[in-house]
Amino acid sequence: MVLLSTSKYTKVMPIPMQTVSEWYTTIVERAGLAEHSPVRGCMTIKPYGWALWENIQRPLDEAFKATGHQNAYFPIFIPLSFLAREAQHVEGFAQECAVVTHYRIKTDTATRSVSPDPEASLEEPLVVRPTSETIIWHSFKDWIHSYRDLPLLINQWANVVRWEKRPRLFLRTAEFLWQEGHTAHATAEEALQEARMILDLYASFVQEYLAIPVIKGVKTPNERFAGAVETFTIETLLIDGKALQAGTSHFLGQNFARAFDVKFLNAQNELEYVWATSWGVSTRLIGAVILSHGDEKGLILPPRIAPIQVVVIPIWRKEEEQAAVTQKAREVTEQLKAKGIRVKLDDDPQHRPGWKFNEWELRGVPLRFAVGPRDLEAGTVEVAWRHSAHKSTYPQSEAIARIEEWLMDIQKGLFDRAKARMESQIYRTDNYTEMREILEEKGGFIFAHWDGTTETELAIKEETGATIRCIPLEMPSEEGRCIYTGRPSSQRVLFAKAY
RNA sequence: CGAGGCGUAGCGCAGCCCGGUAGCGCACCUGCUUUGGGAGCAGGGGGUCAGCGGUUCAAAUCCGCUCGCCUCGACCA
Repeated sequence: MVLLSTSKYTKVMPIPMQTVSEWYTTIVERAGLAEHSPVRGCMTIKPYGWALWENIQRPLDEAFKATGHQNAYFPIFIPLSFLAREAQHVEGFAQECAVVTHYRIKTDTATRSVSPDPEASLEEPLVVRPTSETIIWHSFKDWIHSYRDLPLLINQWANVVRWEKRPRLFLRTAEFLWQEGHTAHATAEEALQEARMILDLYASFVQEYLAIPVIKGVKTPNERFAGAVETFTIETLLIDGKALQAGTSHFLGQNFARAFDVKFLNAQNELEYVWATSWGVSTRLIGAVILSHGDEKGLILPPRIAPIQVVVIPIWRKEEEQAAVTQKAREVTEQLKAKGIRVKLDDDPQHRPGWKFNEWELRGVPLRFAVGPRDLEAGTVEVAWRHSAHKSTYPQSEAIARIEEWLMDIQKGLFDRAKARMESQIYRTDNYTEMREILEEKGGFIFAHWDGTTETELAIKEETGATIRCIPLEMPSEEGRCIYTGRPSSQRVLFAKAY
């Protein structure tokens, strides 16, 4: 269908459905975002990928602080017994925890082998955090005494480990980076409001910065975070028709407060358990960007998070042209820089312009300025748009003057395109056979009635592979009959096969 | 954990069926010509053929075991 490149130097690489995973792995590696590490399930994030992550972190971090949150840091190791404090929580993570059992290794110089020293086993094994609720609530017990200590609004940027059986770069890795917010409140209403506020914040961020449309919703009890009373989610659909949870926000009720005995004195001098939330987004967002905007030529990055927004490429034929062209390219680069644009001048003599064009397109740079002898004469630059493949020549002054406008248009264009694509992949149906056919053939969201039971949810999952991604928050309720059992239903939910 | 596939130069691969001097493309080094969509020619460097064991005069190739990776399932905020 769509081809990565027809050049004789690159393999022809079809995208859709069956081969998306191959396309995805190729793009991640060739664009220099990340690579597989010697440790199964873990990845090495390369400089370009890290720059992208930094551009995601920065605005999020600012938004958290602007809404009153403070950053802190808690240990990576959690005593095994802490996890056991909250029954549902431990059950949810038991299958995927890495455990540290020794504090020393033994070396054998003869065989040049090393192994854990059997005489140095830890009295209490330590779990490498799969999430930090337990160790954070251990601290919260000491931090919270009165209603004057509330609300307590904490965030941490950290790595976590979940021993995934089937890892994918960025989308599901054994170790990943994220932020996790943990808050404590005096009332249920306030905690719930916090969870909803963060959900809105996530949705705005993902839509406005990553240009990815999302649907806000509530998870079913079956899909809920282990230990939560209510889990809110933002869900999106990727180019292959599979759903991806892009962020979650949990209302934890008093579950962790009870488990860790965190009480406060209210204004009436009465002792009460606090109310809590937790919420997070991860490096998975990078996977979402790749699989929302990418095409046959590679990555396409939204300008607001692109490590390089404009690449400037000098072009010359004869040696005597080189100096003049390069100088002009430098001037253009400086003018863009002066306007706060993230710009790269690629004057590497190792590669010819054509090679550079392909390379920077593969890496998703939104705009390319080319400056050659013709432009030198005319005082122009050639501007090329990555996402639309449009190419035009403008007077240099106009190109510089319009750069912000162009980048904003690209940002909006990417969002509109992704939104139109997602909407075209939402199928509203009341017919189970049709639902199965759609899921089988095209993927996408199935917007259908559900009787509200876990039993039905699991049966549908068993038969179709699709799960309920969420009960949308911003859709009107509507009476109907469950697509599977025919029992009464008061709202449609979104089914999909998910990452 | 189940089913398939793959481990040969930094990367991508051929060679294996049918045993006999380890090859190709890209990348790298040197030189010249080139440079507006992945440059051309000439010369050159680079290998524990995943590991261990077996068969054989001889093993990348045949046999056995082990390890690793990928894809698809099962499982999984």
